[in-house]
Amino acid sequence: MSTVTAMPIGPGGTRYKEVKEAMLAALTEQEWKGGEVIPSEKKLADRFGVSIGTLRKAIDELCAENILIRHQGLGTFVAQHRRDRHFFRFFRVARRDGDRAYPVVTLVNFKRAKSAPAVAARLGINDGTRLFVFTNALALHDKVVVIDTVMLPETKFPGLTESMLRGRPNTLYNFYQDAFGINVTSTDERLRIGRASELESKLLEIEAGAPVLEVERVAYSINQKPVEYRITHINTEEYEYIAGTSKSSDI
Amino acid sequence: MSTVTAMPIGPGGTRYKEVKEAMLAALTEQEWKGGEVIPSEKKLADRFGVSIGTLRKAIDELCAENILIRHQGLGTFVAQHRRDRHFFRFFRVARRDGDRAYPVVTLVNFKRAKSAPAVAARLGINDGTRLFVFTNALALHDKVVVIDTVMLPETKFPGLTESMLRGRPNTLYNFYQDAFGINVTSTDERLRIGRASELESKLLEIEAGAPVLEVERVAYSINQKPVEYRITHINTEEYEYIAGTSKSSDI
DNA sequence: AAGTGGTCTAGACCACTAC
DNA sequence: TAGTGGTCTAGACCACTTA
Repeated sequence: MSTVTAMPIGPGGTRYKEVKEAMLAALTEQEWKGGEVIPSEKKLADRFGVSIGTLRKAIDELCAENILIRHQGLGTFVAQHRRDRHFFRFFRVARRDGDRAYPVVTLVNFKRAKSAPAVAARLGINDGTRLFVFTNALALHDKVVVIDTVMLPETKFPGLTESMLRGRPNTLYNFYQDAFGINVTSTDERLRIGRASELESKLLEIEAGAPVLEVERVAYSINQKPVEYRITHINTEEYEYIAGTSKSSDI
Repeated sequence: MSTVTAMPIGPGGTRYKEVKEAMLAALTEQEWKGGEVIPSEKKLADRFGVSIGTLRKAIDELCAENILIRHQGLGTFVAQHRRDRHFFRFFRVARRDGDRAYPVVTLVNFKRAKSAPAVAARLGINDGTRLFVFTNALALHDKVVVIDTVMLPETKFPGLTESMLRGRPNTLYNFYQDAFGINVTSTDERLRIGRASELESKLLEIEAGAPVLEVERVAYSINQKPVEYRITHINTEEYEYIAGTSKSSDI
């Protein structure tokens, strides 16, 4: 019977969760784009009809999920994939001595194909859906160590061309963000022993069929929809994959 | 100069960080032990001379780091390693179809040894420091798939014996907690291609020298001190290692 | 100096759990 | 019913950034 609160709590839970959902909606509708500053906490609190404390709790969670980034004195920004920030959150390969270098990427293949059942299942699409498929060779310290084979549903990346991939100035996920409004926020990865293909063996300078560390990745966008499927093969003679449970999400 | 606040903010930062540090100290001194309930928020706020809101912010962070666990209506508890909870936070092996089973553990070796330089460096101890070294074979769905070789500094685990390891009722990290007051809260892992040893090849039913997924783990306790070094070898013919960036820490 | 996010407060009320 | 944590408020003051 209380009539104290300005607005009743809607279906599904609490006020700050509602605010969070409303902000996620604004982000998916690209009202606020990657790298942009969002309105101040005061303005957002007014807009959603809640106190600053409640509004802050919603932003707290979005920051914890690496969707927003706060900057004291500056404002709150939509997280942007940049080579100099957040890059190593998704690139987990380092030299055995711990040195983490930026890879030099070379596109070695670009084609269209129809989705195999296993890939379609992971991407939540129908078998045979058309995909862009491309392969990148990643060099660390002037030596090719990683081969990425990336598969993207054509419907989510309309108009993607080989030259766009060659010309991109920043990271691949930055490119998804700027060119297609797709914000990769989390990944699911599975690791196992794989075997180098003929092409990979040449690029990695190992024998064909030699064991490599295989990483199967599905990348998810802001609304938890799968947007990318990727198979990575790593030569771990001098490099390794870094995992582990940490409290703060990045490195 | 303001004389409003009850206590000046000490060196190093903010009130809630101070409260958090004080609580971490109480935890390392085992004032509150694994599985126990800690005092109510009201009592802790009085004890530390802060408001409930500030006290809650300290607990928020400790919960985010999986050190405490809140239970509405019940209280706040010191996180405990249990077979039925938090186990898969550290055990990352699953069948390829996604099925995650509890391993059946068999101790196959127990000995003492002196630390090699590489291990000592990881554990932050001197070369040649005495270690307990033991090997476990882990079976999933009635088949040995994982071999763990665990190294523990004798000084941190005084009085550890083979029979204690055989008799433990719960998980290994639960055992560290109950028997030695060591709370493992995070791990650092590095993955690469390894080769099965003679012993491993027999247990895993593969050829000696066959490629296996090698995981090098350092486990850290509540105060970020390394407490365990471990090499894991996984047969990934039917199983795989699960990684990835997720927002919520557990699975 | 103006505007931003960061900290902290003191309290009301709600939701859950145990007895 | 009593006690716990969970949500929410309305505001003060601090620290940082830009101009």
